[in-house]
Amino acid sequence: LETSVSTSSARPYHHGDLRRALIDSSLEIIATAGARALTLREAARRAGVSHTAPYRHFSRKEALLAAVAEEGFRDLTAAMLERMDKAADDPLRRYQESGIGYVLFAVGHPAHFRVMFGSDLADLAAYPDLQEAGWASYRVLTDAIEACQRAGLVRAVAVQDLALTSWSLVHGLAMLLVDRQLEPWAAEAENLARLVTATLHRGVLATNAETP
Amino acid sequence: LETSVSTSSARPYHHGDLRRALIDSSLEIIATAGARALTLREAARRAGVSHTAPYRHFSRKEALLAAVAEEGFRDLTAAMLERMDKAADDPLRRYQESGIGYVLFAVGHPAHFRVMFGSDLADLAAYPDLQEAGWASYRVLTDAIEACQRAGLVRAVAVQDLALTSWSLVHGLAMLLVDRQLEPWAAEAENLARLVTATLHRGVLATNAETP
DNA sequence: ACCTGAACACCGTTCAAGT
DNA sequence: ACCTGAACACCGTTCAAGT
Repeated sequence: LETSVSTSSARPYHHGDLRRALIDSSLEIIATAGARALTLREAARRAGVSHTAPYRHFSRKEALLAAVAEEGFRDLTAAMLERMDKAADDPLRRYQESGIGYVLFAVGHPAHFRVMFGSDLADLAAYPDLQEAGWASYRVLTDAIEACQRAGLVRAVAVQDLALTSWSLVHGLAMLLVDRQLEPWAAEAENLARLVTATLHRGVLATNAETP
Repeated sequence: LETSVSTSSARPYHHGDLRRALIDSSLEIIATAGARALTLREAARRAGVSHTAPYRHFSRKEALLAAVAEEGFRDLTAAMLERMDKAADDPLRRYQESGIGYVLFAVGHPAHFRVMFGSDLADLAAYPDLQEAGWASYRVLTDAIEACQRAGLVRAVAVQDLALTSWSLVHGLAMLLVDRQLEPWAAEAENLARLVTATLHRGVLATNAETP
């Protein structure tokens, strides 16, 4: 008699997918209250379950953070690709826009960006999906560089060397902005990203200055 | 009768400088157990005082983190300068070594480096000593660049532009290493730092590739 | 001034138990 | 399978109180 009520409207398993609901709650908490406010108990609260229910889907808090970070890398990849499309088929501009997209994603989602990198996972290898999502982002960059090399626009040295340098550059700028070390220029993120990438492309040495 | 004992050997104020003792405890915790293990109560425990005693010297945990970060920036400045001395008076090498010193400090003290940047201080301006210590590190870099410009070795554009680019580059590499995103090359920090700085100096564009 | 102990409102995690 | 409630060992912070 009473069970028929519960089967129709209110299900015991609230969302049909608690795992998904917890990730969504986490993103909501992160976006509104910051990474420090993301707590297993609060995520459970917002999903409408007891504070121990998350342990059915995440062995520990770290695992939830890994899932949130994984989603972040997928969003990052999409943001970079979207930005590159604005550059049509100019390889050098696509290369630069990938970096600008990286920085703009970071300042647009600072807390999420922090979780993607700062969440000191004991061993990243324990989360292969996260690792793969990170690699996918990195591949966007290496692909862009290789396209430039094929067009003869970028020096024909090892892609990994150029990619590591480019990644370090935009990651550093992103981190400095996210960590509020460049507070006065916080609103200038896009211009700063354009500046530093242009400087990397051109180089720093004076034109006629080779070692004596 | 009993008071004479306490005045001679065991003082009520344990270290004569609890503030200093708490910072030292914090550095010890950070170095051995990581930034997450740094807790006001644990720092107090190691300093041999009650868990509320720290509030006499630090209004909240954030203030202790700021003091620890400040010390970190002073150490960073020293590490950069020390490293630059190895390059004698070659301006370009001094410039490069400042960056290598930056990265090596980070990988040598990963948890401390994380506190220096990651400890999301609501407003950095509330900690002027910390801010000044950070600027001092930055000035080492700008000084090195200006020396190169005076010697005609580096392009005569705005120092701030070159400094921001250089800082982003080494900070990004440092962060990626500290956050274990470059795990396979963890032992290669110095070589990676040398590689990325050399790439920035030289630039990425192909020699004969100017826009059509 | 400097320090303490009790108290409050939180955590992450474990465990026996319910359906 | 999925979820709950009580419990444990922690936090940061506040407050009345002691010397």
